Amino acid sequence: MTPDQLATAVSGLVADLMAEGVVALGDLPEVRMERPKSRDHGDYATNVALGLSKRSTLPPRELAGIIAGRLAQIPGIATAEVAGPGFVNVRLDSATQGELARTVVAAGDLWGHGTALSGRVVNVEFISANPTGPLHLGHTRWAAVGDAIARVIAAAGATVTTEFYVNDRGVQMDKFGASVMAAANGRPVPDDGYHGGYILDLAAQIVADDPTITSLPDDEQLIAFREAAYAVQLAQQKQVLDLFRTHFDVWYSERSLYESGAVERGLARLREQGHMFEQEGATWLRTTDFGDDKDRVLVKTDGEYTYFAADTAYYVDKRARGFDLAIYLLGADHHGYVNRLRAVAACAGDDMDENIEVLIGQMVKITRGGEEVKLSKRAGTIVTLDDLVEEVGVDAARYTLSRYPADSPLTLDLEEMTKATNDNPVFYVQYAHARIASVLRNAAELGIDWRSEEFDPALLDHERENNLLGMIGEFPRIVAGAAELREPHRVARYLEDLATAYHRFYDVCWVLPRGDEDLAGIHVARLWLCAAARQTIANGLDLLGVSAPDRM
RNA sequence: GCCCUCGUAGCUCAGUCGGAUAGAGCGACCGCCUCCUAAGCGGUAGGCCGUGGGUUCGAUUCCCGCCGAGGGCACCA
Repeated sequence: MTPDQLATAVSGLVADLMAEGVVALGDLPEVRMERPKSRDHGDYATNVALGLSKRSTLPPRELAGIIAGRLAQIPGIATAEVAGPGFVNVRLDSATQGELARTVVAAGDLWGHGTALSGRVVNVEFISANPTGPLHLGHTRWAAVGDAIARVIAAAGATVTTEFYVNDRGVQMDKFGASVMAAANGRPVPDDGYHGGYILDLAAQIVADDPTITSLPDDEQLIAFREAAYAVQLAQQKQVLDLFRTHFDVWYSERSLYESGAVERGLARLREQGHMFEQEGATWLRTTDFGDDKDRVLVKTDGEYTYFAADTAYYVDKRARGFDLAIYLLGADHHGYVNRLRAVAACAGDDMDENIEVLIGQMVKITRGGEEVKLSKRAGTIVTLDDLVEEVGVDAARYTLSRYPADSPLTLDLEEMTKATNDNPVFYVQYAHARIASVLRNAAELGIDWRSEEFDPALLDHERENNLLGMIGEFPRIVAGAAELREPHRVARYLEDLATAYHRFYDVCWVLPRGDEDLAGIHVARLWLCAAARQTIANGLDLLGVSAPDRM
C-alpha cells in the first residue's frame, strides 16, 4: 500500500463522517499521511483529526479515536492508534508494506513519475549568458539546477522545453568584438572591454582560421571579429554544456527576435491590450498597473528599441509558441526584473500568477582554503564550468550544486570540493547504488533468478526492511513536491536519506544465501527489496542528471 | 531612502504550505570487517533555530519591529 492510497482511504473516512453529521460539512480537507520522525509513532501518521476538530463538537482526541477505529478495519492496516493531542498513528501489515517492492520493480524507470503537472506545457529558460566569454561557476549552478527543474517537472507529467536565450545583440557584443580585434592586432584592449586571457586565445584562433582578417578596414574588421568570436564562443558554451549533460532543446537568438518580426508582433500585442503610451517622444509600457515600481521604456526617443522591448517580445513569442507557463531562472543580480517581467505577462493579457514564474537563484561564493576568491573576468580569477568539471567531475559538480535550494546563497570551498570528493554526498548515494548492483550481480552468479521465484512480501518484517520500504514509498511524493515547488534539491536530500536506509538495512540484513545454505523465501524477498531500492536511487539520480554506477 | 533574499551545531547547509524529542555532512572523540563493496554501520560531544513582540491548543515555521549579511533600484546590456 502506498502512502497515497492510505491518504485516499482516510479522505473517504472523513467524507463518511461529514455525511453522518459528526463533522460539519465543508470542503474536504487535504489529508496528509506523514512519515513520523520517530518510528515509535508507527509507519504513517496523520493530524487530520486536529484540523477537523474545529468543525466538530467532539474534541480532537475523540475524533481521532473514531477515525482510528475505522481505519483499523481496513485490510492491510495492522493497527491505528490515537496519540498525543490527536494524531492517528498507523501501522501496516508487513505484507502490505512489502508489496511495494513489486510495485516499484514493475514500474521500473517510471517509478516515481506522476501526474501532478500533467497537461502543462512549460518552457524553462536558464543560464542565458552573453556569448562573450566562458560560462563561469554562477552559470554552472543554473545549469545544474535549471536542468534538474526541467527533469523533475517532466517527471511530474508536464511537457517541458528547455531554452537558452542568447544575448547576441547590443553594445556588449561590440565591446567583445573590439576586444578580440585589439588583441589580434597587438593593441591594448579598451578599458571597458573584455580582458580575460581567453580573449587572446580567441584572437589567435580566429587569425589562424583566416589570416587575412587583420588586413580588413577597421569597421569591417570589427564586425568580422565580432561574428567570428561569437561563433567560436557560442560553440564552446554549447560544447561544455553538452559535457555537463545539460542539453537545451532551443537556443534562442536575441537577433532572431528582430529578424523574424517578433519584436513588432510583441509590441502589437501589448498595444492591443492597451497598456502602452507615448510620453516625451518615447514609447512606454505601463508596468506599474501590475506591481512594477516604475513604467518602462520600450522605444527610446531615438527610435531604438530597448532591451526591455526584446524581453517583452520574447515572452509574447514564448506564449505564441504554445507554452502556457514560462519559467525564468535568473541570478540574484537580476532580481529587480521579477516584477517587471511579471508585469509584462499581465500587460500582454496573461495571468501573471499562472503563465509566468521567475525564480531567483542566489550567487555562489567561492573560497579556496577558507579565503574568498573574487570572481572577476578582468582579474582572470573566474572559475569556469570547464575548470569545475575538470577538477571534480560532472557527477560531483552537478550533485553538489543541485543539493541546495537555488534561492539560498552558497559558499563552496574549492579545496574541500576537490580533495574531499570521497566525503561528497554524491558518492554516498552512488555507493549505495553500486552496492546493490553488486548484490544483484552476485545473486545472478549464484544462479538465482529472483524475478521468477515466489515473492512473499510478508517476510520483510525486520525493522530496517520496514524502514527502507517506507523510504522507498516516499519517492513519488518527493518528486511531485520537488516539481510543484521547483525545488529539485529535495530529491537529492531524499536520496541521501534513502541511501542511509539502505546502508542500515544492508548492515544488518544479509541478503544472499551463505555458504551451502539453500535459497529461502527471505533471500528472494530481500532481493526484491534490493531491486526496488536500486530502481529508486537510479531514478532519483537521473532526475538530477547524475549517473548511477554499478561499480565503484 | 525603497525593494528582494538570507540569519538553525565550530564550518557548510537541510528542515518550516503551523504539529509529537530541531537534523545531515565535514571537523573532534570512542567502537564494528574469518561471510553479499568499510566510499559502510553504531555511539559520544556540540543548539535561547539572530533579537523583541503578536496571532493560537501549539511557532524554528505565519505577521510586525529591531540588529546583522548579501543583492537590486537606468530612454545600460
